[in-house]
Amino acid sequence: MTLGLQGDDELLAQLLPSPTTTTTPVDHYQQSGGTGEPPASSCDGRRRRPRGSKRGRPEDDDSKSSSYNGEEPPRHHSCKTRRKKQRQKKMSTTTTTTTSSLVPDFDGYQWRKYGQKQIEGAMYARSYYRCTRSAEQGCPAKRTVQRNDDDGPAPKYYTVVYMGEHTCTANDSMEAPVILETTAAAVAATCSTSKRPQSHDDTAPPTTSDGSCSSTSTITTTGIIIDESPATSDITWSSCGGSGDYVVDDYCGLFGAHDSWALAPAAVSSLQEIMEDFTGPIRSPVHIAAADGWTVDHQFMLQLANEPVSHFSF
DNA sequence: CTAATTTGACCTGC
DNA sequence: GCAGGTCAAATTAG
Repeated sequence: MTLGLQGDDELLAQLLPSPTTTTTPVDHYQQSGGTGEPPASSCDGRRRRPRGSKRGRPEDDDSKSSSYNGEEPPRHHSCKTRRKKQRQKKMSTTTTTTTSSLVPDFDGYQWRKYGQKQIEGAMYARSYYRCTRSAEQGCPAKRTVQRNDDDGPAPKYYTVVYMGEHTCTANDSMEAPVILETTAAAVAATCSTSKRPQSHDDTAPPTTSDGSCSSTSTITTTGIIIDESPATSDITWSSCGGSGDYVVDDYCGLFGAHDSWALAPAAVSSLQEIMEDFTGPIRSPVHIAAADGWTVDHQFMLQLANEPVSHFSF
């Protein structure tokens, strides 16, 4: 299980400039029970791929014309109507947040991809995600991630659209709201090289534990704990070096590397000493919940900088 | 073995 | 009819 140890890309993404939040109608219908579980079969007229068949194989296409000929489950009008009403109800209340970002991966929540679609006129496919707690807690939050068309080979910008708000709670100690896994060394490496793992299709950005700061990480530690809405932030972010990546200002200040991590040798080395005590992820050492925004745990950061942190329980 | 991702089929609104 | 969104079996990853 990966818990909150996603790369910090998504976090960064959320905090990049000018997200726009709107409350607009969104085609977002509540699934049965609002849990993300499959709808009752009686409401599902969808033809299913025969069990055992390979997905996406052309030879399976005969199912389109023959496998279900005359056998297609009857549509249940009442169910369709119900769905329609559910959609319409949702459409009036869903909040959407749109951001454009280099790093859409890490926003403090865990997302599960449930679909990908090539969008008409778009160079790259759009990926669809829902909150991993949608099943457990009925969290309605979803997001779509689509790489922008016009970016060149170097910076890859993604348009991330968030739909709905998180109703889930990270009350499990194993799943602190956000754990940024990073290291001074790793950050330095990341910021200087801008190396990021690439998804195979280049449209779904890397999403989890091996986020942007992991490529050359040698020590593991944790810095930021964030809570609540990924859409708003009172954290200020700074460009880190020339890579186009961003780091939180406080982080830079703490480590003495505002413009480039590579220029913070003293602070970084002292922190490395501290960090070498870490052998695993920090779960939730000090967590300051934010009422309506993200919170950088300054206290924890200071403790990181000033004293050994081995007393934290992981 | 379990969880996450992939991807073609299907649904729905326009 | 088309395009976008979602489902879910198959596949892959951990």
